[in-house]
Amino acid sequence: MSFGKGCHLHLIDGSAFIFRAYHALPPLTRKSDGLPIGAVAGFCNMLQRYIDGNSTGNDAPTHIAVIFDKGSHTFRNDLYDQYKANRDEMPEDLRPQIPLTRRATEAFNIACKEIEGFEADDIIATLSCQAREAGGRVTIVSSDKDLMQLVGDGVEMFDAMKNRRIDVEGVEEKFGVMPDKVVDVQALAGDSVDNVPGAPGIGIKTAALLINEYGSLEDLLDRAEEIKQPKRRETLIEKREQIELSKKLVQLDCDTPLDFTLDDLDLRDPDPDTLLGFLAEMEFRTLSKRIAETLGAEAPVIPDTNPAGADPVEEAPDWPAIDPEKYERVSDMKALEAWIERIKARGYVAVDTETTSLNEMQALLVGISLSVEPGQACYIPLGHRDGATDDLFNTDALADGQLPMEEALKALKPVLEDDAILKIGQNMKYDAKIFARHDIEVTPIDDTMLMSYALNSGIHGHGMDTLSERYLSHTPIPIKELLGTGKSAITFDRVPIDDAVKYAAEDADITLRLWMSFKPQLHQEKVTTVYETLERPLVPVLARMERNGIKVDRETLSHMSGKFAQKMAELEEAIHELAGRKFNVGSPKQLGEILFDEMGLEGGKKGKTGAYATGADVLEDLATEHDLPARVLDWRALSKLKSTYTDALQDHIDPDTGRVHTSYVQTGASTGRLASTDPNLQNIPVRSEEGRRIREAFVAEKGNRLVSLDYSQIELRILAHVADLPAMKQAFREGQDIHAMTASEMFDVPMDEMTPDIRRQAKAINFGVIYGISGFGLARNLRIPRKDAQGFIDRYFERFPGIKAYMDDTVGFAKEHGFVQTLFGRKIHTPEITAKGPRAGFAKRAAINAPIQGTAADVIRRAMIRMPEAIEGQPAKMLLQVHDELIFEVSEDGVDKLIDTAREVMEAAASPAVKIDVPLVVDAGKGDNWAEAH
DNA sequence: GCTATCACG
DNA sequence: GACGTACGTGATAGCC
Repeated sequence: MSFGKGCHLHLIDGSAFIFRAYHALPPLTRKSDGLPIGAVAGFCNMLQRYIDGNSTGNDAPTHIAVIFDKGSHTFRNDLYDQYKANRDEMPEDLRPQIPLTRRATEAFNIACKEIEGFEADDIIATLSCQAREAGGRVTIVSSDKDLMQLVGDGVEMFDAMKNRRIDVEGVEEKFGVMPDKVVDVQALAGDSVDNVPGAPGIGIKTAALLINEYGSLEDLLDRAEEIKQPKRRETLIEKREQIELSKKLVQLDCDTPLDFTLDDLDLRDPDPDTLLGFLAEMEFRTLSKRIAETLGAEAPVIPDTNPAGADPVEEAPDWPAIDPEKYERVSDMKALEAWIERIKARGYVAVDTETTSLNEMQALLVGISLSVEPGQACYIPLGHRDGATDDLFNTDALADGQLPMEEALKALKPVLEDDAILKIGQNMKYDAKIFARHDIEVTPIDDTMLMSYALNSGIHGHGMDTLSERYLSHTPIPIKELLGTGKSAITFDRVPIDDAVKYAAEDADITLRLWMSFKPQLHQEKVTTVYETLERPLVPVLARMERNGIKVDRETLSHMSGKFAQKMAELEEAIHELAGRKFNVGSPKQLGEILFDEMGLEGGKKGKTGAYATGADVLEDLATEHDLPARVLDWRALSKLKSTYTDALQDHIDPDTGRVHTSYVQTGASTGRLASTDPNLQNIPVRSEEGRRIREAFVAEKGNRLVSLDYSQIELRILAHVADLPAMKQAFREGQDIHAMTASEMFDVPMDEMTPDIRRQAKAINFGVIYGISGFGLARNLRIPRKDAQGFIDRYFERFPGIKAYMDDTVGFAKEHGFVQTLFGRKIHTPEITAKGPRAGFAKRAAINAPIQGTAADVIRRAMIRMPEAIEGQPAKMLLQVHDELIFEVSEDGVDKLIDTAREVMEAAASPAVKIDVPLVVDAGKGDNWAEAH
């Protein structure tokens, strides 16, 4: 087909595809000989998906090509020898895969183009220009900002990562100028990734401002004398040559000599033999099956060869496709016995439970799925109800064809409790709690969610859907398809059994595959110890704590709610009076309009959404002059306490136990901290007097006491250790007031002359350091001029020289490795560390904070894991964890002993794995309720 | 479903 | 004066 009007050329940036594929997949190898082929597999998958996803519709291609770079030396290197000089070497196992991706492209019968000495970007530019001149449209599949200069007049980009088209507006959003001026902005801003120098001190924002003002880079440079800001003016005059060179480097070449024409890029169907032949050669079983299906051809038979010499650990997964139609329904004892035999023979089994609720305390067991081999899974329906939910005849009868639950569980119990059989689950804590309610203690266990967390914390989430998409390239059946959403949603016991089999067994199948993929990776990534000592053993401990729950007194809460409501009503009336009219005090939007439009107060700032900011800091500033914002602050404080705590907490009291059972999310925080949900019991108020009284509602059973033990200054102690701060370590060893010591050191005030205000400032700085301090942040926190804050920080660095070194080293480590580590070896990945712009600052501070927060999290995890054995036999139960605090419920005559034991476990928790140069100190409290105990 | 706000360590 | 900024979370209410 001759290219012309009505044609649509898609140009895929091949290198971008390869790198994305490489980083998204585990290091797969070809089974027969160990050749690395992960990137090729991902590349083929992405290519196939792109073609499939775009075969119809307005944007369907008539012409398509994948464009690659060729040769490392281009005309840009002649212009500037440092161009792209700081690029990292290509990973060893990726290099041999590059030619294979060319072959893959050809096998798909897609034009595969590269020209020696030219970057893919230039070829793409040339083709785009030609296509545009011929009157056709172009879609460039890439997210590379260097290509944005090409957008316009029928040329658009498609960011496959974000699944988003980028048109002229998209470019303008990114660069602040029209596409034809993008090179001018880039020439000024430079690019550290490609090593384009640009104008020092000028970023995209300023560059766009200048170009928009002066029209073009050339005019700007010619009229640089007119610029008011002296520094900027000098830079532009002095660095003119460097800026002009930068423009040449970023300007794409539309005249690349091509040895082919647009007509050569026409869309062609693949030849089934060639394509399937290639896929068979690569030994892509799943992919060749899928493609064979779409081509209507027979899938090639791929021999399962693994000759001696090939490394068995590096095997490419040789798995059948995930096919929900093939799962088995277990309806009688004979079938169940057969599965039990298979499990015993195998030694491990993936298990998943289906229930009526996400709340494990209330959930009723509906069915169990099992898998022992990829592709082989079953579902045992146990509690499915007959028929759909019908307004008139809502039958509660059990559906036919199900084993009696008691009988099935009796048969499964020995397997689930067998020390010789590993039970594999995704979020096993949930299933373990369900089984625990049927008097089955599931052990030993492995958990794919926790493995993913140990391997990839900070990179992605760890839910089954995420993991399946990412590591198995498979989208599981969405639960919504079975249950529906919103008010009309049904519970799992109402799902037709045939549908349930597909969904439930698929989950077990996926879990098993993930386990097989993650298990060897733990070792390769050196996080086996983290998984084995900090993740896996915590599961039963948390399950126990959640089942214990804490007693909450409804009367206390309800009484407080009433009081709060009364005060809020009074405040509301006063606020309306002051405002001159009624409005919803709880609406930030309406409040902003009242304050800044109607009352005309100063300091109204609109955020990015166009609404006025009315946060506490803003209202506090206004409160010095006016009554209304002060009242609103009071109202908000009460509203928060009432809605989030005194009201909502009552709804969480379990009707059976009279207690509140939170859920801990072990993979919730990237640093290793736990998260508490439904309800969150880690943010019960304590800082304000009124709020603290809510803790009075958390009580001990009659004859018992609540005991709270918390680590004193654990993060600062860890900082003193990791940053090697002799003065601070000494102070901790001597049991000194650490903030006062810091203040004395910094402000040259003797300890006996310390004032609360100086100490307060030092305290803020100490915390700031843990958070990756910045002058801006400290200034805002202390409400002092930024310059003063910076002065404090400089002085702090001077007096505690280890700090600066720690911060720099940590950021350097993160940049080099892509992660930071706790003292116990937990990895926290920091993918954003290479980002440019404001995100770089975030990433740096997070990287500085993570080892400190994470080490503290590891320490308390170790204490919690050891606690059950340490307190065994004592009349005590561990109930809650609040990051550096553990709360127990203890029989009143066992309180002192429990405190002794628990303190000892907590203070010694780091050893013997890690020797911390500073003692860990634990404070204890006791009382009838949490307010007293804390 | 997103944003603003605010509770905790 | 490049950018926007303390780190890590979860729940609620308002609003589109």
